[in-house]
Amino acid sequence: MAGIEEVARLAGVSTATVSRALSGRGHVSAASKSKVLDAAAQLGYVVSSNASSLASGRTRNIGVVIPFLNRWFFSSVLEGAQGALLRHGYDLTLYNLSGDSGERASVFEHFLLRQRVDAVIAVSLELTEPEVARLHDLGKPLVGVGGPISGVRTLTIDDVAVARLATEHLLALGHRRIAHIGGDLENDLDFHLPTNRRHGYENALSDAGIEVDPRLFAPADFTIRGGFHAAKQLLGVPRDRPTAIFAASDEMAIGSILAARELGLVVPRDVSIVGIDDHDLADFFGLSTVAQFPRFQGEKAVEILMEQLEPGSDSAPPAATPLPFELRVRSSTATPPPA
Amino acid sequence: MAGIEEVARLAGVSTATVSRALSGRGHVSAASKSKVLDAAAQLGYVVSSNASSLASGRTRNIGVVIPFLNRWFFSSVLEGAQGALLRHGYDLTLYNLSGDSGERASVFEHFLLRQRVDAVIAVSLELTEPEVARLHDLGKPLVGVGGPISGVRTLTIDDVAVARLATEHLLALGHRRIAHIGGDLENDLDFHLPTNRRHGYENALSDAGIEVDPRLFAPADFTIRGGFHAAKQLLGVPRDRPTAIFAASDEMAIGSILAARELGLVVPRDVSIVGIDDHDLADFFGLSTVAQFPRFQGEKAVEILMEQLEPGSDSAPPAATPLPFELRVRSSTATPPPA
DNA sequence: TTGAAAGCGCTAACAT
DNA sequence: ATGTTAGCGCTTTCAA
Repeated sequence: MAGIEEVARLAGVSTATVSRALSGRGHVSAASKSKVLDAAAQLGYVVSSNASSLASGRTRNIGVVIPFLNRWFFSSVLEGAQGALLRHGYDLTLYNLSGDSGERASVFEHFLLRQRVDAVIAVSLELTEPEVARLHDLGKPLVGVGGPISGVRTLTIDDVAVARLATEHLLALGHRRIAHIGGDLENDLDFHLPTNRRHGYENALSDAGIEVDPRLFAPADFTIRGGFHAAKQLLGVPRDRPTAIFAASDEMAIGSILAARELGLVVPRDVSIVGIDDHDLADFFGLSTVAQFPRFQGEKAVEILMEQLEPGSDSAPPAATPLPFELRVRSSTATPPPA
Repeated sequence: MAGIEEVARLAGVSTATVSRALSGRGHVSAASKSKVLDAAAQLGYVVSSNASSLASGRTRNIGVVIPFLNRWFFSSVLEGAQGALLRHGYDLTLYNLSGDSGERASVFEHFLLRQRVDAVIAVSLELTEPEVARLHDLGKPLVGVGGPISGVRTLTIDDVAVARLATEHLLALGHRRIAHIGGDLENDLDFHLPTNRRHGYENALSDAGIEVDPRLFAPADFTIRGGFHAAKQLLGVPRDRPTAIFAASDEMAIGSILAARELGLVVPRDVSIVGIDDHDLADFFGLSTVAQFPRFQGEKAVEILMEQLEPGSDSAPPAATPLPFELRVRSSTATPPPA
């Protein structure tokens, strides 16, 4: 491993100039810069991040705290963030909080404090007041994705609007008995998300002059299996079966499709089903859904941090653009069967 | 942020003693140690990883290079590795190589060289000779998971044996016409894995005195969709339909189950289906499968590295124990229909 | 067992 | 625009 000194010697300049040329801070003549670049390339020089961080206080490393790795939304956000960081020359250090509360504590009391990261992205995590405060005291920027954190810049789709859109799609097709599979409250990772989606659903019904029937709600855990069981309940009733189901996630919607099939119902002829996400499998199952773009959310979180960490870089302005979502109509929704 | 000096002052010892007491290297009297621990706790002292790394050359950080984040096997390995590392006080820095070859180059030429990691775990990646050499030159231990890397300690299940086991399960039930859905060769991430599984399948058939019929092989891409289409081909033939399918992954097996259903076939009455993985969804679909334990593989990779990085720690001996796998019989396999 | 002090390799004032 | 140099906050010899 060649050091900065060797590069300086080979380029015939001082180490300070090498540092400046390589990091882009401060002015360096084009001539020196190219000499430095050549020398560095020739020696295969790569800056020692530790020495650099120690001297500068910047690590070029972002911590991502995330509760799941094996769920579509989360891995997509992570993928988006990782890609964006790589492009900016940043590393991503991963903290997967798998429920264990001791783990969570040690991450916040220890790992995040050892000056290894410049900023933190928290995915679908309701950070506590002290957790936020701790990061704030350290001067570490923090941005949330997909879960509201009080006092912190957070990227979330408008869950009420998304749910309303999905429900209105069904209403527009003529459905009146629309069931909803939402979150169960034990699933309190992010209490607001299922609640907001339920509100969107209820608002859409109310606006259409339809009374909300609590028997048409079934809770589940956002998995295929959960959606399957919930839909069995909803669709198995002998009379007044709903003609449509709006599930708060694509996985639950897919579970519902499978449940419908098992009950001998043809989707969408007998029952229409719509989800939220545009999961990888949605297309395969012909699922109509409201797409959100978690990858993009991860990228966006990075852009926001870059704005704060490297002001004056080329990143786009952090205008408070709402996150996009989009109805994707496939073959799981149609007009209801004639009464 | 309290520094080591403040801790030293409060504890009434030198910074050297604080360092020793906290890191556990070198001898410290019990008395000093407890004074140091108290002082550190009281001040909320956390060592600066940069300063520590710079001085010691150890980072307590492991790089994980992985091609996918959104697939069950990969996210499970990652989860296992992350958990194990956390327990050892290590951070995990993630490098997700999403196919882009420039990305891969920059990770190996740059990111991994900036002294930010003590070792590297490569998941299902065929590292090239120079890539391995580069890490080797830096003295960074490297361990592979799930893909053979020449000259590197690698954790992989015995794919031949696993496939043989799955196939023998079907044979034992009385099946004779057993189809196989394996990898397509474009899917060359890890060329050996599908090949080995195919060999295991073929070996089992041969040993049972059954001729391998190439028409009973269908390639797919390890996804549900891919398995679905492959199974449609296999099961849609008008005569001599196979009575069983062995799919090289659970996702493809699940696709096969869905395909069978669409063709009006009842699983396992009309066709038996077995996979490999014990994917999260296997249980839901009643899929018989050979379980591998990717989480465990991730943990194990960490243990091996710890052994090298912190000799004499408490880790288990790195005996060359083969990775476990296990047949899980559920409801997707049964005796074949009477001819 | 402990302390003093010399770095680890780089960055950022400051000076020129 | 460039060089000089004093740290960044620890760890680790070395000596006591």
